[in-house]
Amino acid sequence: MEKQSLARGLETRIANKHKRRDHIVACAGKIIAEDGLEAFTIARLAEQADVTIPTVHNLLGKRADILDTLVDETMSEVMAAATGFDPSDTIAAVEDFINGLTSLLATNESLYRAAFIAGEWTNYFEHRSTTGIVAQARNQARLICKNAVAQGKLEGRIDEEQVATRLFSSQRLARLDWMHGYIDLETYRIQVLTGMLITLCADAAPDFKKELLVKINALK
Amino acid sequence: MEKQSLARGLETRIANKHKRRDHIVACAGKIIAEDGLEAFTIARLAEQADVTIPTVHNLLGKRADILDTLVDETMSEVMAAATGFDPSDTIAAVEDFINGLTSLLATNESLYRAAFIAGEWTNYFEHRSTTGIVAQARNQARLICKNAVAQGKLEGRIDEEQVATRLFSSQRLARLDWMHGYIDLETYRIQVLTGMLITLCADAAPDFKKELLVKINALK
DNA sequence: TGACAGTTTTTATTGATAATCAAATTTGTA
DNA sequence: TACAAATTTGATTATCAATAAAAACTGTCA
Repeated sequence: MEKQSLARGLETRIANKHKRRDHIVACAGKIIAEDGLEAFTIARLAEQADVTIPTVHNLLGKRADILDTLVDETMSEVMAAATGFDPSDTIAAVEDFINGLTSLLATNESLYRAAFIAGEWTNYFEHRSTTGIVAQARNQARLICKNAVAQGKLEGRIDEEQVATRLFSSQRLARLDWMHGYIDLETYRIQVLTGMLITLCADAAPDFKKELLVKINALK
Repeated sequence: MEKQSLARGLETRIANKHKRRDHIVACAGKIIAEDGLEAFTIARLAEQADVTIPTVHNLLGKRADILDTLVDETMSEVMAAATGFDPSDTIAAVEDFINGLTSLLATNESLYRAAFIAGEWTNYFEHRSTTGIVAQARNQARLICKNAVAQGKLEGRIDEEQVATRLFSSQRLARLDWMHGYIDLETYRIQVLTGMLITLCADAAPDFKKELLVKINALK
């Protein structure tokens, strides 16, 4: 179907518009990463992106919308990076999960930190939500538990759902510490791993527990 | 020793000043508790406290200082409420800790929520990480672990410090969820308790583990 | 290439907000 | 009641988000 160019040059315009928009979003991430959410003012963003304040609003809406955009875009990447492991090998699954995640974060640590900070601010991670990154992470934790129970690695003396929740929590808490700058990315990785492995210990069958303990004590 | 009233009426003035100051701080807590941190503007605070804006600043400094004051005062209460348990009876210690805490929070839930929200905002829990409430909570967790190891309740196959960290974390994460309004106070209590007991399970000797499992499964 | 239709940017402005200063007021005492 | 000092306040400044309407620009087609 040939474009009749009803609206002359509309397609090119839209493409350009997206480019400018993306540039501004990238600048937003840069500012927050460098100087925190407090420093993220529309005036500063406009200056950094080399446009005027109304342009920022025209392309991206209000301040909160800009943060939403930044968070949304970044979190889809994060979500993609934290999938694809094989849940049947429990320990490997946990390791692959956190390694995949930290590898991505390492590619642009300050941008991802910025996005997480903004996400906390906009309540993006409100954990009751049934879609998005939180639900995905929870489901992954559940899947790992279910597999482990089925294989007799976990004894099932503690409710599977409870164990999954703690698994999920390990990741969440360490991420907050990294986000706040209390710990670096490698420490984050170790803490998540340690937290998850210790959680699994709580309900592990003897043989599996031995395996876990070896891993845990190797991490120190 | 008689006051010579070198500065005429100074003592009375200072006492009154404190009263007015306290009144304004109380109003600040009320506003945040009722309508959140966003609603907490100096203008609104001045109106609520029935003084003018400069008076607020004169008595309490800038906006951030007011939040600091509110958080400081509230956290000393919280700190006091979360002490005084006997660390030698591990399960009872954990229960007493969280029960003491939630009892206090229940007396004025929205005020305490406000203070925690403000505390997160001002980074209170980062700045006081080596003194104050965070350090206290960590030390209490350590103490409980140390006692449990000494009594053979924990086997010591996992580093004591690691277990203490997870114990502390359980409390922290659930508190964030309560603070955000995702869960109510009773759920918070249950989650902290569950989290701590599961953590202990990870390194528990068989007999102690049985005890823990009974408690955990009774909590659902 | 030049005109133009529609989009985009910008100048100018509004309304909130935090914060401060100097002047006026109030306070507690003798 | 008068006074000295502390306190409060009216007036003002600066910063920030957000918007409307005018000006400038962009990409296409004749």
